[in-house]
Amino acid sequence: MGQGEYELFWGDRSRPGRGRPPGLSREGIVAEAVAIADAEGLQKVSMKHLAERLGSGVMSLYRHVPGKDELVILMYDSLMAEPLPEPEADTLRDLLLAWGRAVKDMLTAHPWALKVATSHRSMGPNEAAWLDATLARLDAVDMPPRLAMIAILTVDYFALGAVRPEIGGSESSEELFRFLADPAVNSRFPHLARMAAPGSQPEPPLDDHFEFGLGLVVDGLERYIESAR
Amino acid sequence: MGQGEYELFWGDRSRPGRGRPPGLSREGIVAEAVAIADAEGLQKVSMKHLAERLGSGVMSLYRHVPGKDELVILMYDSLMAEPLPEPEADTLRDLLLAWGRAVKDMLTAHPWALKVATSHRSMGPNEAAWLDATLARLDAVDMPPRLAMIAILTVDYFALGAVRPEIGGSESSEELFRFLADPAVNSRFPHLARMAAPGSQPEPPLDDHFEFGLGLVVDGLERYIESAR
DNA sequence: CGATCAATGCGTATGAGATACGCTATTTAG
DNA sequence: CTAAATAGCGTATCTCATACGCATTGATCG
Repeated sequence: MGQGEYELFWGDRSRPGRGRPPGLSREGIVAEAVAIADAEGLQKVSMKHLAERLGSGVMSLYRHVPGKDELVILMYDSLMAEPLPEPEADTLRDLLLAWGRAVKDMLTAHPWALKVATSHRSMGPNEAAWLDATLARLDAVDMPPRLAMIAILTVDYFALGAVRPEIGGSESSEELFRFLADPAVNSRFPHLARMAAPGSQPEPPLDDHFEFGLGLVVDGLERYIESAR
Repeated sequence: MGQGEYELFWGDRSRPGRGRPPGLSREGIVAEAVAIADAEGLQKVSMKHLAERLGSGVMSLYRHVPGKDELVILMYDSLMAEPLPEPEADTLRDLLLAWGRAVKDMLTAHPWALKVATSHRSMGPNEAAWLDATLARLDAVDMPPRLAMIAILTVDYFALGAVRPEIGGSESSEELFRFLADPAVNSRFPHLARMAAPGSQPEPPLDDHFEFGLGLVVDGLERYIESAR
C-alpha cells in the first residue's frame, strides 16, 4: 500500500439518481472490518470472511472499496473519526503529552492498527483533522507551524514505538529476553543479562515506560523551544 | 510472526555425521533472500522466487528454514551480523547518537527491514550483540543498566519512526500532503495547509529532520540523567 | 565391501486469499 | 414503457505457502 490513494479519500463519491440503490455502504463495510480486526485480529480480515459477516457476496465489496489494501487504510483512518481528545491544559507540554497519549490510547484499543500506522500509507481526512486540531492548539501557544509539526512527529514516533511492547501481550520484556535463561547463551551477552535480571533493578519497569519515556521526549522538545525564544 | 522462535535462533543445529550432506545452507538462503529484498523489495521474496535464484526446488528450502515468517526474521537479524559501528566518543550523548544513527543507516540500506523491525518478533543473536555492545559502553560511563536500556529504546523508537519518511521515497512530505493542493479540501485543514506551504517556513525541512529530532530526544535523556545524579 | 540408516532434495497436491470478468437484478430518467 | 446506469455476485484464475511422501546420497557398521 502507499501511493495513489488520492481518489480513495478525496475522490468524488457522489451518486447520480439513476441505477440500483446500494445495499452496502463503504462505511458499513469498513466498520464491520474494524469489528473483525478488533475481535479476531487483522489477519482474520479477509474479503471472504468480511462478506460472510455482512451477508453479501465477496465481489460485492469491490463496488465500494477498490481492494483489500485500501480497505485496511480506510479502517485505520476510521479510528480517528472521533475528534481528538481535549488536552488537560493549553500549554505546550500538555498539548504534546495529550497527542502522545491519544495515539497510544487509539493503538491499545485497536492493536492491529499499529502495523497499519507504521506502514507506508497516505493520510486520510480523519487523521488530517487530528493533526490539524493539534497544530491549531500549538499555534495558539505561539509555536511556529513547522516546528510544531516536527514536535508532533517526534512525539508520534516515540508513541508508535513505545506502544508496541504494551500491545504484544505475550511479548513482555520477560518473553523478549527468554533466551537469557540459558546460561550458555546469556554469558555471550553479559550486560543484557544483567539489565534483564528480574528484581535487580528498581524503577522504571521495562514494559511500561511509556509515560516515563514520553516525558523525556517532551522535555527535550520543551527545552529546545524555550531556548529558541 | 512473533513467539516461540526460541528454537529458530537458539536451538541445536548440529548435524550428526550420518545422512546426505546439505547442498543448501541456512546462511546462503538467508543471504540470497536479503539480496532479493534489497533489489526488488520484500514482497518479491517468495519461496518460489528464492528457490529459482538458488537453483533448488521450493520445498528444499524448508529443510533449512521452518517457514516464510521465520525466514524474514532471520533476514532481519542477519543485517546486524556486522558489529555495531564505533561511536565517535564514549560520552553518553555520543553513544546514544551513535545508536540512533546505526539503526537509521541499517534501515536506509535495507528499506524492507523497517516493517520487520516494527513487527512483533523475537530477538536474534546479532541484534542481541548490538544491544549488548551499547549497554556495555553505557555501563562504562556509569549508566545504570535498566535506565540505559530505556534510553536505548527511546532512541530506537524515534529512529524507527523518523526513518520511515526518508525511506518512502515517493512519500516525501510533498506527497504526503498532496491532498492539500485542492482548495476545497485544504480549507478544511487550515493549519495543516499553512504548515505544509512550500517555502513559507525556513528550517528545518520536514522530510529530513532525523538529526534534528534525534538531538532533541537525546537532549531530554541527557538532562534527565544528569539531574538524577 | 555391502547393507543400513539418517538426513537432504524436491515433485505434487492442497488450500487460502485476492481479484478480473461478465451476467443479472434493480432502480430511475425520459 | 424502454433505456441507461449502477449494484450484487458466481465463477474462474493466479499467487503463495506449505504438508506429504518418495527418491537420493553419503556415512557408518557389521
